[in-house]
Amino acid sequence: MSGKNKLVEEITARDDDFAKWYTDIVKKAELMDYSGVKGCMIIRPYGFAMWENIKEILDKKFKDLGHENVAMPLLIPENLLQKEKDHIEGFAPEVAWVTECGNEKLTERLCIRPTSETLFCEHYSRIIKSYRDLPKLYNQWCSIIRWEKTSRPFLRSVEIFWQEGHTVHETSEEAKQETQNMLNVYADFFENCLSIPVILGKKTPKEKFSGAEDTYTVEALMYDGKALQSATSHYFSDKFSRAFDITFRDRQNGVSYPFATSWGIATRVIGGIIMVHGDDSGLVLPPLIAPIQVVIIPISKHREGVLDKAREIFDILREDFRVKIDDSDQSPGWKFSEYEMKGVPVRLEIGPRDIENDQCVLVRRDNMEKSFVKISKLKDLVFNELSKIKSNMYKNAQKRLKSMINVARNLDEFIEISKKKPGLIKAMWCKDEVCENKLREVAGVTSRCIPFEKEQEKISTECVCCGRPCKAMVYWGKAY
RNA sequence: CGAGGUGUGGCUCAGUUUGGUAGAGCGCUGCGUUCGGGACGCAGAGGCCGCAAGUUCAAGUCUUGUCACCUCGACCA
Repeated sequence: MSGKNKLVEEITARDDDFAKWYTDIVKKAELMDYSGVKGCMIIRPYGFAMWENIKEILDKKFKDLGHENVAMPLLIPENLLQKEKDHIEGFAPEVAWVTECGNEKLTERLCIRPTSETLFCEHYSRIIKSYRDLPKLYNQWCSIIRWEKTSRPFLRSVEIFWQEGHTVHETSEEAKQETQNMLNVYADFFENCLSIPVILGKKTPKEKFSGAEDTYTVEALMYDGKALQSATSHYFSDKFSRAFDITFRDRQNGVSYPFATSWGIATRVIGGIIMVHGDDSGLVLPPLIAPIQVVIIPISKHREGVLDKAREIFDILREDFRVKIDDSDQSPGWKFSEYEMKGVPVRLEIGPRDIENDQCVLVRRDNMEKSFVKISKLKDLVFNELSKIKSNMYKNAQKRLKSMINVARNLDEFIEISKKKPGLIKAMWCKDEVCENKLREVAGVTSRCIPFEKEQEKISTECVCCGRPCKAMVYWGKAY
């Protein structure tokens, strides 16, 4: 039996059972492990390295735009959480409470943060006094707890590692602009760094964040046709300011409430990367966040000169790329499969035959194409290949996204498509929540987002559900 | 929280129907031979069978309870 078959035996084929394929990969690629607490996972070094690369890129972007990092407490006193009514209503069912320490009961129970709006707001209420103190642009990288009943690695867990930005502004225009800017930061990150095409838009009132005036979303489509809400940006108007009594002396010497936003992205994106790009051989990682961008595999490493040459190549590349040389005793074939499983974008093979010709073999993970490259030109070539891989991954994902967007003009069509075709459905909507609920009942889909003005299309003049005059085109779909 | 499924060395599982000495493959350790798609030989280590009660001379196997994980729903990001 060939080695290839052996590998395939260990991983479920993507088209046979997508869910199983996914869990096989996250474990086999050593991204995570289960822990002793239900819903809490261990993010292993290879998975965490991906998150660190994501963090590094985004953190720099946030700071370039004037944001500062802070650390807020893990615990929130109950009275604080209660201050904004919609907010607590939305989160109450899934917050965890600390009620005692040692053997003593606490006089006020403390919640483990499910998100930190309340903490930021209380702090802001104490440090903001004048329009000169605005804007405040804070962010924190942390983990939160939301007691979900079910969990899936990276996609849904009880403890969530994420980043939450919280900003306060003098005017509503400025806050709205911040909400848009940060949504665009995420969108740009998905498309240019992760090679994941996205759909942007506003959430319906039913789907928006508890306590938000408006929620904007970055939606990505997975290989199986389900959508993944991948990042969000919220505009709060002055709702939280009023609830937390954040006031400032304005330019007219009056007292005003400022306008707030929050925005976040979680380790969930790692799940998205897997489900958008992965294949039957394992992960396919976007070069910018791949923990290892280039792996060097010596062939016949016991032969004179091979390891030296491999190390020479390593030295050529180490300054510009995340590169690893695998000189372990495993067979070359084993290593090929291993690094394919781990999604390493570029593999270099160097053996006796190559050394004679001052070349090595370069294999791309995205399309498995092999080529011979001159060692003298290696640095530029690798740079080139990584950039080609990035754009090719994007191109493929975009092609698939486009092929999985369907249009429905009436309810029969809508139901038919939802049953037969995976992916998103574009359809008109009257903006009545009744129709949203009905579409969920009859077709099993939820509204993903209302795309922005320039993406709006007039598919028909009536709501796909009730037939009344429609107000907007909406993307509908099944979601993770 | 509903419906279904699975818990046996690190991993994948057989053994449970019909109770009778704990098994296989892979992985791991050591030595040697190999090395261009998951190599091979020899020698080894490793499990009170998820947990707890019960039935029995005897329980991985039967009974009851319990916990965890997976899949699909409901809920959420």
